Order: sequence, then structure tokens, then C-alpha cells
Amino acid sequence: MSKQKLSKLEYGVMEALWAKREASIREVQDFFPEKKRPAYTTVQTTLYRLEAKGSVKRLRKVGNFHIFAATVTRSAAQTTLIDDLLSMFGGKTQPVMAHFIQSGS
Amino acid sequence: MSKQKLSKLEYGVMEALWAKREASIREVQDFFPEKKRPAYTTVQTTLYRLEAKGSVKRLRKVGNFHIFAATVTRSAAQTTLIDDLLSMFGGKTQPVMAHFIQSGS
DNA sequence: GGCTATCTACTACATCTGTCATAGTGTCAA
DNA sequence: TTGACACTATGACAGATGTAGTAGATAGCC
Repeated sequence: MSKQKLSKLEYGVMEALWAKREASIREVQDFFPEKKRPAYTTVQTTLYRLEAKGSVKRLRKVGNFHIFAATVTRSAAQTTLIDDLLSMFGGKTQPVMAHFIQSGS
Repeated sequence: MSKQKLSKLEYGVMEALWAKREASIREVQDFFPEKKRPAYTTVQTTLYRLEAKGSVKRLRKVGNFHIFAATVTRSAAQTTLIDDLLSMFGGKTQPVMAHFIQSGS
């Protein structure tokens, strides 16, 4: 399904794919800022899970490794996340707007 | 800590406390719309967990049962949730605003 | 005083997520 | 051709969350 809600780490992994169009596991890992870079196998597991959820696909195998790409757009993923939050607020955008205004954003 | 992020069910439980100021487990349960009303013990477990997190406290015991109340305001809880989402977007409100505009809210 | 309804306290369990370790496989340079 | 190194596949585990059953305490009614 396309309406998969992404977790924080999953979203971070997707960021790499959205930015680079396609990438190997290693490239995705390197995309994380050094300070918060997960282990190679953590990224691997996350990509596998995203693949199982249908948010990512393996494009091809290059030499010894796979190339992954996102199957959902960034804005679609963001929309799912935002709608999920709004559902907690009864669908009202008001609390969010109020927060933006109050925090001066 | 005050910055506890609430899960969906936890937030739903808090809604009852925010609305009624204080409530027993049964009252919280009854606050849920019938269609999505969790079992009594599910509400109980959630209240206990919220208590452990410090988001809820037991005010007193009335007869045989406890009365609970929120220790955080609704807007504080919302802020935590919104900030958590924004952190995924690199702190940018733009994706959220764009979504609001696009969906005509 | 005893029965019944209701509460509390405790336990359990599946799924999701973050986090990796390990073992096995494939590739490429020497 | 073979050894080193990177990559893959798989297994594991803990914490959070949703969900609820069960046993034992309690309180009020008859």
C-alpha cells in the first residue's frame, strides 16, 4: 500500500534515496551525518523493511551490491505523516497553526 | 520529564482527562466513541503507563476507585508531537504549510 | 454476614522499531 | 587461483505500544 507511515529512521533512509534518486546500502548509510550514523546492518534492515512495506524497491544488482530507489515521493510520505498527526487532533489544523504562530515560524 | 511524546492511544486517554479535568478509569473509557472504545483494562494499562511517564497523576481514591488527572496541558502535549514531526523535516515548517495549503485547510 | 458487581493489580503477548552481530557469498586484485 | 574485503542474508534482542485476561480486594445491598 502507498499509505505506509514511515518511522523516524525509515524517513531518514528515504531522505537519502530522495536526494540521490538511487543508492546502495553503503551510500544510504554515508548519507547520515556522521554523528548519528547507524551501523551498516541497521540501514540494511531498514531498507529491507521498507522494501517489504513497498516504499522502496531494488532496482538492480551492480557487481556485488543492490541499488535501491524510493517508490513513494517525499511529499506523499510527508502527507501521510502530517495526516496521521492531524488525525490525533481530530483533523483540526488549528493546533498546528497555533504552534507555528506562537513559536514564530 | 515533561517532554514525553504521547502515542495515539495515550493521547486519546489524555483527551478525556483534559475534557473532564479529572476522571476514573471507567469515565475515561466511556469517553471514547463507542466504535473505538478499548477494553477497560486497556485504558487502565494506558493510564498506568502515563502515570509512570509522569503525564498523569492519581488525585485520590474515591470509594473503591482512583481519580486521575493530567499533569501536562493539551497544548504542551501537542507541541511535543508537532516538534517531533518537524524534527523529521529538519525543523522546517514548510512541508506542513504546503500540505495545509494544498489540501485547502 | 455474605453475595455480587466493580475495581485494582498483575501478567501476558504480538507487533513494530531501532539496533546490531554473525555467517556465508561474491569479486577483484595480485 | 586464491586471499582479502565488501556485501548479502538471516537471526536476535530490547523497549514501546496496543490489547486484554485473570485473580484478588472491596464496597454496598439484602
